[in-house]
Parts: sequence; structure tokens; C-alpha cells
Amino acid sequence: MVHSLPVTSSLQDYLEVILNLHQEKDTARVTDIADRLDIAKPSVIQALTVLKEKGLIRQDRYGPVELTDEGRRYAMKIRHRHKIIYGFLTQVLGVSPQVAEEDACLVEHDLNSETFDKLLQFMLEQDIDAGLKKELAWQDKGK
Amino acid sequence: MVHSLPVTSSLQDYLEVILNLHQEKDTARVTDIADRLDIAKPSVIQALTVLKEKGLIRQDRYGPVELTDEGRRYAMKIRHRHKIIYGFLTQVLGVSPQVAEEDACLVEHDLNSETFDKLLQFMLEQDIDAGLKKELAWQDKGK
DNA sequence: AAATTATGTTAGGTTTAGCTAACAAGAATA
DNA sequence: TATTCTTGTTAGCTAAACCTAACATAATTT
Repeated sequence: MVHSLPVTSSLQDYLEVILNLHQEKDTARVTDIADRLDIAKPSVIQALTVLKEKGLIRQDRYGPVELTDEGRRYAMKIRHRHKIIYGFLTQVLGVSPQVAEEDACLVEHDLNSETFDKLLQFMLEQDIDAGLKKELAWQDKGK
Repeated sequence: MVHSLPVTSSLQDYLEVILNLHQEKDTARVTDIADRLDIAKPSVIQALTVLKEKGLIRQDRYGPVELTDEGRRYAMKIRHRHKIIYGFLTQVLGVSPQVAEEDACLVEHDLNSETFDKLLQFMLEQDIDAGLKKELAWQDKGK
């Protein structure tokens, strides 16, 4: 199902945060999302409108935000990429956790899938797991 | 000298292209820049206006584009980062040249310098040069 | 030198992604 | 239940970075 394509980096960030909030607190509200992303609430509302149009979330007026199946798949894909990069930066390069976290957020969106595949392969070859295999199993359920 | 800071990713791309054009053809014109970045000429003009305000380039009406010292330093820094990433992607991960080129462009701008330092260190430890030492020397002249 | 072509510029518009101020709805409390 | 506080929404603004159409200047060719 194609929804007049481009899910921008920014929108991907929203999806990822919504997924994380659901897993942590079982619900994702506008205010929580705004706090996590350090963004004003009206900006969140605006982004949610677009995500609804794309069929990636569901939300009734004044209600909580839910991911659709497609939205969840998308969010999981991003989070997976985030973890691969974070793992690489911290375990292989020895970058500090804070900086690795920031940088993972920056690059998780746009790199070619070839690059992610090769990076994951590299990590597994080096037997640097960093919870990646677990995450991979997780991922496969969402497929 | 601080010029009301943020040099955005987009502006950094312009600087990098201007540097490359100068080295290849000894001059950088609006049309060449537009072609390289696959962007319309008026967009280039607009960007050049901002780069002028920041003191990173010089250009008289209808004249060619010149980098200031600060602009050249900036451009060289970006290009250096580009090469480190490209080298890593191709030599370490085995990513294809085209994809590596694209992805290097995407991430060269915003990663923390700690990450670049660690990445370079990693490359040198593995004795994967990829012309990096030469580039480093280059770089130092600009300093 | 006039005409043509190539190059540079201006004006004005679009989209994305943020913002503040004001208001509305819902939830909690006195 | 009336009041207050929290949360969600609308309206309207801004800035960055692109665009097209139209025009101006410069360079080249006839």
C-alpha cells in the first residue's frame, strides 16, 4: 500500500517516539510526544495530521495516538537502524553514549539499505552483538 | 570570527562544490554549481547571498564565485569528512561506490566531531588509508 | 555591430517544519 | 457542581530551501 510516498526524517522521528512511548507507558499522548522531541504541541498536532493522511497512525480528536500496522512496521524499521548505528558507534568506534545517541538519530533515516545491511553484517562478523540479534527477532515478528 | 552562526547542511554542500570546481576547472560559476547540485540557478544565487553574508565567499554581480580563507577552511573540513566516510563505507563495509558516495553526502555534515575523530582513528589503526593521510596533510596547510 | 545564445538575476510562489497566542475540551479537585 | 489545571486544537506567523517565469547582462557568432 503506497501513500503518496515521502515519509520525511521528521515524520520518522515521530513514529519512532510513538512506538517507544507505547512500549514504555502503553500509550502515546500529544504532550508526551512533544516532550520527547522537545517540540511545541501544535507542531506535533500538525505532524500527526500528515501521518494520519499516510495511514501510519490513528487518532480521534482528544484521543491517544495509535500506530497502524504499517506505521508500527515503519517505526520498528527505523528503531532497528538506530540500534545498529548506536551499537557500531559505541562498541566499535568507542564513541560516548550521549554522542552516539545523537548521531544515531541523525543518520538513521536516510542511509541506503545497502549500507545498513553491510553495517549489520560487519557487526555480526565481529561478533559484536549489542542486543542486535534479539532486536532482529523482534523485527521479524513485525514483518 | 563568528558570523551569526548556523551554516546549514545545504550551505555546506555549496561550499564543497565550489572548492571542488576551483580545483578542477579553476573557477566556479553559478551554472556549474547549479549543475553539480542538480538545483535551479536562482536557488544557487539565493544560497550565495547567504554565504556572502557569512563571509564565506566573495562574488561581484555577474562574476565568478571565490572562497574566502574562512570559506575554504570550512569547505576543506567538509570534504575531509566526506572522504573519511566514503573510505570507511567502501573499504571497511564494502558498500558500492555509488551508494557510498550518496551516503557520505548525507552524513558528512552533522555528525559530532568526536565521531569523525574516532572513525579516522579506527581507519588508521586498520591501516586502511584510502588517501586519507595525504588528505590530512592537505588539510593541515589550510589550518 | 547586430543578432543570437549563454549566463546571471529578480520577483514571486511552494513546501516542510517549526513557532506563539488564544481558545476548547477533559480531568481533577475544592 | 463549579473551579481550576492539564491537555489538545486552531489560527496564523516564520525561516530555509527549493521552484518557475520573466528579464538583464555578457559572450559569441554571423
